[in-house]
Amino acid sequence: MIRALPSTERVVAAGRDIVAQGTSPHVSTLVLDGFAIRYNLLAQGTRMISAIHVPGDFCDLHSFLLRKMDHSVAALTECHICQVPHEALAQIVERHPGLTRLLWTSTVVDAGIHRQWMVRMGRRAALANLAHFICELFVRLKLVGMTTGNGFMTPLNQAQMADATAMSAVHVNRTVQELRRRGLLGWEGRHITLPDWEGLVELAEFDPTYLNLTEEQVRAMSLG
Amino acid sequence: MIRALPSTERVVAAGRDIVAQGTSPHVSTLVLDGFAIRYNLLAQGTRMISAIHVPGDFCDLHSFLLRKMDHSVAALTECHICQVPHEALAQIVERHPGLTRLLWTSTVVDAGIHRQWMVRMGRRAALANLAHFICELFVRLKLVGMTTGNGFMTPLNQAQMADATAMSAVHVNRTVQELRRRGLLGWEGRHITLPDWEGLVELAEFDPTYLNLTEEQVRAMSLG
DNA sequence: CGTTTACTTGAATGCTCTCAACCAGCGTGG
DNA sequence: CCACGCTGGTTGAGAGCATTCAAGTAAACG
Repeated sequence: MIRALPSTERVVAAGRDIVAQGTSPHVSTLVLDGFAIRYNLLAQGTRMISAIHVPGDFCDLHSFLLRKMDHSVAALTECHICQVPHEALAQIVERHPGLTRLLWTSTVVDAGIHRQWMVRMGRRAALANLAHFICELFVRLKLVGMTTGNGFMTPLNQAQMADATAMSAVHVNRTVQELRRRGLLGWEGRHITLPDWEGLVELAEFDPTYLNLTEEQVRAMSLG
Repeated sequence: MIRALPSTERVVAAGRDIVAQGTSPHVSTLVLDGFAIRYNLLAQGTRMISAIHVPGDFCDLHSFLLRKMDHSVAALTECHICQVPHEALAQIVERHPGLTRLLWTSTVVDAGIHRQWMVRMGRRAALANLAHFICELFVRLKLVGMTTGNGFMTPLNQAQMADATAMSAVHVNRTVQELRRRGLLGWEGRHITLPDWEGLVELAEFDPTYLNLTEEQVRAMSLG
């Protein structure tokens, strides 16, 4: 379906912006390969990452409906993307209610993730905050087949994880060490392992409901 | 348009739940009068308010598309609501692309607000955090004609504002006092005034882009 | 009036931040 | 081959913002 859309593919180098804050794009971007983030910069130069996108995600579908971007989208790693004109999306809304619903749902799931990030950053201590972030990352990577056993290659370094958890880089580091010490996390180079999924889930109070998984997907997850 | 939908009206007392976490509603709720909040409870009993809804908002339109509620919706004040069956919404998607787009947009604006709340809670100090929250509240109330001059009746007390800003109630109180001391805020009883809108906006780094206002609405706001 | 709600205040604790180094691995270029 | 710079991770110390606990005030309410 989506493949049939008119679109142009391109490659974006790690660190480059895909969509800039303040603009009004006329295309929306699908991530084919690589990881994209959405972020805001503040006056003092601090950054807040408000979303991570894995392969298969539309990373700025909302730009189809909003007047102006209130944040930027960037390639976290090198990204292969595919840009779909907003006119094509408009035609989908006109003619394909089923597909429209699917696209709408994807933006609504994004919003659900935003809400859980709020809870995570606002009301959880650093340890549970980071643990929850890692739980989500693991599940979302597993959904797209990017995990191996209980491990995965992290697309974020500790400084980037700091911007996604609203912590300082130093504190992320110390929190990682604490998770390691508790036997909940391994982190060597870019490779993260979760030796005790149940323990991590419990510490994080992680409940994947907000990811809107199917029953089948939930079952696949419970293995860890 | 929306008025033509089949729907049932009802009144919900302040503090009562409208939708409970974990359920899968078959209706979505439009707030006709009063204020609704969305919130999550954590194990230790703390609460995070992830959204505020003013009259005219759909407060759980996303439940139309998601399998299960990952949070609850409650009446902050007494609410007059109107419940629309999901089948009716499904028919809109089938037959009314224009209206579908409108509804979709409203959920996407919600997501944009979520993002700004993340930035606000995650990367702003208490003073700017609270100031930003109050700026948004003022603008949204003004849009629905619930302000008078530079003031409004707040639907949230300080404890509730704490749950919406991820602060403690005590610290909200101290921050309110600091805003007062700086001449940026008046708060007597339920009545809040903003004597220096420009100053408050500057302190909060408040940029209403994320509220997706029309040019006209933006102009109306700049008066303060 | 007694009670409740909402707001206010003080003191002590502590989590997290900032600043400043330092280290290890890695790729590049002399 | 080694020196160099860069990235990413690690560590220590000190400061400070925000929290918790506890108590007190004041208006509102039945």
